[in-house]
Amino acid sequence: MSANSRMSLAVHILTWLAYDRRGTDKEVATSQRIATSVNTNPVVIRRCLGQLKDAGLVEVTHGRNGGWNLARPAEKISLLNVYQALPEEPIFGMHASDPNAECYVGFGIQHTLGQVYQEATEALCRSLSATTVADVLRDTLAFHSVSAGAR
Amino acid sequence: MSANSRMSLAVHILTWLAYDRRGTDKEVATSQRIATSVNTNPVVIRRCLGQLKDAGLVEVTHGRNGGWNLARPAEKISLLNVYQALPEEPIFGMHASDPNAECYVGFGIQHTLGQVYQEATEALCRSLSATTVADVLRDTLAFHSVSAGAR
DNA sequence: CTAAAGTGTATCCACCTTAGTTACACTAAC
DNA sequence: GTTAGTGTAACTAAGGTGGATACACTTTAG
Repeated sequence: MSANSRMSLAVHILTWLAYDRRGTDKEVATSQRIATSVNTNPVVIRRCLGQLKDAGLVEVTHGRNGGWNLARPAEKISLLNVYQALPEEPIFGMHASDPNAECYVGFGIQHTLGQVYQEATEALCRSLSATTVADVLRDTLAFHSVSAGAR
Repeated sequence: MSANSRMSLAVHILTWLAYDRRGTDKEVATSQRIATSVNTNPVVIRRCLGQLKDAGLVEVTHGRNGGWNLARPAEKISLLNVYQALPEEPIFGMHASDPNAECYVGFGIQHTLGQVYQEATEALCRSLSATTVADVLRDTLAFHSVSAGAR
């Protein structure tokens, strides 16, 4: 149960939606159906989808025949969008207990670390922004073909 | 108690060592003294120092008057070295439960995600490699002066 | 109008990780 | 041989996580 699996969950859901919504007269995309692909509980899916909805990445319709859809084409949803849609959780956390402010190092180090961490996080974000949900879907389906061919 | 505060702890320790070891006829750098700056328990410090020692970033002497020292100048210890010295913990975890392999998306997505995550992590590492412990020490002490001056 | 099929959310549980702590064997200098 | 350190095992308390159940709310189908 690794800490930050939420990113994987969110990307999986969006990729699944992109795959499932390609046709028109399809079954409705419910949290139950998504849960089957992800192999988890529908509530877990809804919790995640709620965050993606707040970020404007997906849309929901309520009531009977209600369900989910991408708010815009998969080509226009980058993994950076997904990352930012999730509740902020710093890559590097600060000290569990605040350092001793009487110490020359302890006094200023959190400020310095904050700057370093911000730069590193920005580099990571730039990398994430280069990939879209459409890319993930394409590569995932391609991997499927390769594996099938290898058998 | 944020997840990955180990990086902050390790950098703090190395920075403290760099600061403390500048003179020659100083007091010995014990885990107890470091713990006072970090404001935690000496065992926590020793656990971390043990990993830094395994990575060749610090040296230890045992017995009476034993203690710690940087294994090489602070200018030659990058934050990437520190990051890699810590037990590997991926930035992004995979799904808590394996996806449904029967699903076209579920089958290949972990492979795709793995590639994306690796690229992003490499970008982060490149950023970390640009800063050294000596840089952190300099900026931290500078912050101290600025704050003092502002009072 | 009512039943059905969805979402939204609160609550609980089991599990895991973590920092912190105590205790103690081991090591080397004085 | 005493003293002052490290190395490490074991335990505790706290917090976060995914998962599960339950139920109120919403909308469509009939």
